Amino acid sequence: MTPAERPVPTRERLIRSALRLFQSRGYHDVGLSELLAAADCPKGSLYHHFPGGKAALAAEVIEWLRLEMVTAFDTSRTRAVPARKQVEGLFSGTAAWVAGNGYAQGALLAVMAQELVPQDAALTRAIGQAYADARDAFARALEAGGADGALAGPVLALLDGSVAQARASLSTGPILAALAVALRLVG
Amino acid sequence: MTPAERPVPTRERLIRSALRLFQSRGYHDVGLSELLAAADCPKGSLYHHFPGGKAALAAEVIEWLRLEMVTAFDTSRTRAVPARKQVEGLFSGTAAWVAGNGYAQGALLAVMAQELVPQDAALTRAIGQAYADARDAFARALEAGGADGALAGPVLALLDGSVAQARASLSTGPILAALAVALRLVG
DNA sequence: CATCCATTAGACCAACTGGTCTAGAGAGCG
DNA sequence: CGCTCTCTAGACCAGTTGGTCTAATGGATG
Repeated sequence: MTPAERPVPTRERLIRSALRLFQSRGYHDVGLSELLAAADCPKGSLYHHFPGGKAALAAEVIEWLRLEMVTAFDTSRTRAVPARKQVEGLFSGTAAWVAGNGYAQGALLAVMAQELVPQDAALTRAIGQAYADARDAFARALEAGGADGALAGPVLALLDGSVAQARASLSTGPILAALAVALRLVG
Repeated sequence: MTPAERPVPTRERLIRSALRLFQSRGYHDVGLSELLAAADCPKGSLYHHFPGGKAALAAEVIEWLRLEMVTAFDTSRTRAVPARKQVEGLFSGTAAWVAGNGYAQGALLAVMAQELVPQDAALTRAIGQAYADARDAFARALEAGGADGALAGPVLALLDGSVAQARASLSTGPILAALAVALRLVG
């Protein structure tokens, strides 16, 4: 029963629910008790899988997200998706997601960067790496799609910034406005 | 002596130091004790000036910032500063500020939006209003400077997003890359 | 069956959180 | 002078925080 009901191992359950919670309210407002309740596991398990505690879990969450982003961009690249199509998918997908979660979840790296840099050196490094790898992967994908790779960083900044605006206004308007501008950029 | 040494009234001192602290690490990681120490005032004073406590202080901080942004954009508008010049000043000024504070302070509205929306209804409204007013003031300024006002929102998003990247990478590179792109947009 | 070890379970802790409340300091004025 | 009223001062509180530690559980292996 238990193995059937809970096929996802504890460690991964912790990472996944932590990702969702950190996307909702940032790092500091999410307490251990909440993290534990969301993953339905006791404190001992958390400290077994992540001896570094909450910060170590956050590092894994960032790494998880980094990999997800890089993988997604690499897929676009190998399939040589046209740049316009990539940008269109990225922004409208994000808009749908943000509206779908009731503006309760947003740009993880952006929040965590502003909460933790430069106080927490390890997480600062992790966030910086995630941003850099995502940008590079996106740049290669854009180039494969016929656009200037140098746009990758700014386009991702445009996305993150518009997500913040969207949450504040409880509307996807800012993300769609950003999409229009991003499309002009990639030509 | 005291009046000479401390010409800034308590209420304003609280707002100013809270602004700095919230810009550094967001809302939740800044405790009352820290806020009090930074403003050098006892708990009683905080609750005298802001009966609503920490959240009420944060609302005033947002209002303070809103007014500052609107005023700055209105000044650009009445002086009919060319749009390119406005964008140039906005981004390079921000880059200098972020580097100057050692990447310890950043985009307040962006962090607070992602920490507090939609849980805290009052602050959600305050943040949304600040974003909207700043965008509108900037739009009018851009138009007065010969550019499309519809760019205001996306350009501000580009700025916020690039600040997060800059902090994460401990470099102003992302802001300068965003500037180049923003200049292409305003033509 | 016995052993072992990865994992789970949660009691426990000091430190701190935001918030309340009473007391008093001190400026301004009659 | 004495009164008043704004503001300062900080003790105090219940609740929570992240973290540590010991004990037990249970599946795999000999």
